[in-house]
Amino acid sequence: MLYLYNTLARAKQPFRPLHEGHVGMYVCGPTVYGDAHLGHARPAITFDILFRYLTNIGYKVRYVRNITDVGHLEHDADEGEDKIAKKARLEQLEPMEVVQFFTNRYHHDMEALNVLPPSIEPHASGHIIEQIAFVQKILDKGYAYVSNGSIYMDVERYAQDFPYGKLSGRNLEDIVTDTRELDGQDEKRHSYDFALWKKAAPEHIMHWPAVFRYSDNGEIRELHSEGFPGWHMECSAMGTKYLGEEFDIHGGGMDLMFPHHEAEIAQSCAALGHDTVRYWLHNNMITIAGKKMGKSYNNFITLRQFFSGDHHLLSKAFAPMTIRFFILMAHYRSTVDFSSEALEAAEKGYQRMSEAYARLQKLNPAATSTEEVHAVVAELRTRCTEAMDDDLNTPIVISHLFDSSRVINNLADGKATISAEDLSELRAVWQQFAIDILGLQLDTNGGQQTATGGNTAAFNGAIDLLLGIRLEAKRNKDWATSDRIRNALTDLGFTVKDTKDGFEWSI
RNA sequence: GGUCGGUUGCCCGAGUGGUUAGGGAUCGGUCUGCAAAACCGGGGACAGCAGUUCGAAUCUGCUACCGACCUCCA
Repeated sequence: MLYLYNTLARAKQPFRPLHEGHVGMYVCGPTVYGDAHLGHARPAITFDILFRYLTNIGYKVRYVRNITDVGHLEHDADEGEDKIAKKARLEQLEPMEVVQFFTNRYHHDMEALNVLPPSIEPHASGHIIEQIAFVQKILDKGYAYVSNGSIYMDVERYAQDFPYGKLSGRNLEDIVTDTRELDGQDEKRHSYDFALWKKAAPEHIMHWPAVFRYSDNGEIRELHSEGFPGWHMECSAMGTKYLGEEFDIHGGGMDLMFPHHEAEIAQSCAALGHDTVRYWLHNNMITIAGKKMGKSYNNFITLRQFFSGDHHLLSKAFAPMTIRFFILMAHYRSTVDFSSEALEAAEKGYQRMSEAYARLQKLNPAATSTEEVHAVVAELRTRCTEAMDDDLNTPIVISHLFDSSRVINNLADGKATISAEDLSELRAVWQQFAIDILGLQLDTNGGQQTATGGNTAAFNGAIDLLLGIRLEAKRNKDWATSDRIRNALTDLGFTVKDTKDGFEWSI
């Protein structure tokens, strides 16, 4: 039975989907006005794991992850530029060019991390009509008001009928006293009200025409407003459009809990009269030197910089799988502190796991299993399942895989034997948990890069041939030839390891 | 200031009222023509104080320190 930590309940709860056999899941995606950084990889990977696991245990999952391409205002003020427009002006591009550029790069980075594409990836800009309709519903229900051409959520009115703040554990009084003074709040009745629709200032590039009906002292009026949706609106509109008025899971970063997700709940309850989301899941932040990695601190390192090593805090380039493994070594609800050393440690661990996987593929079965081997194999699947069922405890899954790596290494060393039955179970468990669920791209060559280009087979064959000759030389105690081959290969960047009756190599 | 969370060995990082997390580093050993790898073993921990308990890193209280959110943020 899968248990998930539901932020609404502040507790792990057994996961029971609304419709048997099906799961609807919505996750807040990126705002595409810059390259994805390490922090963006966290929710992408976390919910990729959930997507994979749910699928793996037999659910049909509809996974929706949005692209925010309507730039929200940089400051919650009446005037000012949105983030995408600003980027577009700086780069002298159309806003949609900026959006397309970074969306493409986001996809590329996610693919490198082996993050599966979601079932639906809706763009906010493509759902303006749905968002306008959603705002209209809230107006109709009397939970919103018109002010100077914009429409705001009437949070006080809403709080009379629904518990505002239940997700983040706030109440209205706290928010009243604690909300900071911000500029340009004169249109709002209260500082905690938030925009559902903003009239566009003249210099605002991205805007759409909309007509709303609203009641003004009992008189029905029309509001014609050239503007754009408030920044919480797209998730309410697109989530319910593709997953229904009620669906199972909503995910995102902890920093979105308030105000974004709280506002989403308010919008949905106001429009529909009931809650939309059953399980709210939040991943924790990645920190750097103890501080949250984020745009506002300007302390982020982009995924591309990790892949190229082009950043002063990085000792070298790191493969995408190292990043993925690093993130999976910590539980998703814990902060994980980035450092180059921690990443290097993860890299070596991943290497070790990769090598074990490669050896596993080459093992030969014996008549029976050694006692310890059988004991580990017999328990492995259950243990990994229990770890995943316990709120996606990937570090524990990894630790079990490492335990079984020790067994695999013993087998490869000829220090133990494994029956055909156990061997096929062991391979099946690795396939399921390491490859399918954790999404690690372990390969049969110890995780190292092999030749680039299309001639991998020929290349591998040539190296195998060379090392075969060396093996012969070794058998003839011709150390000169043997060392010559190994040294030459080492100089070319290969690593050669002798095994009991053969060799392993990587580059 | 309010709300919430954290403090685990040299480092990263799980965890639960009593039983080895795991990885990296390090030290010793086995194996090996040499090397690498692998394997075996060692040391090293639960911020501090007090309490509950037969027993607490795990529960409670207090203290200290750190962080997140309250503004765009994954």
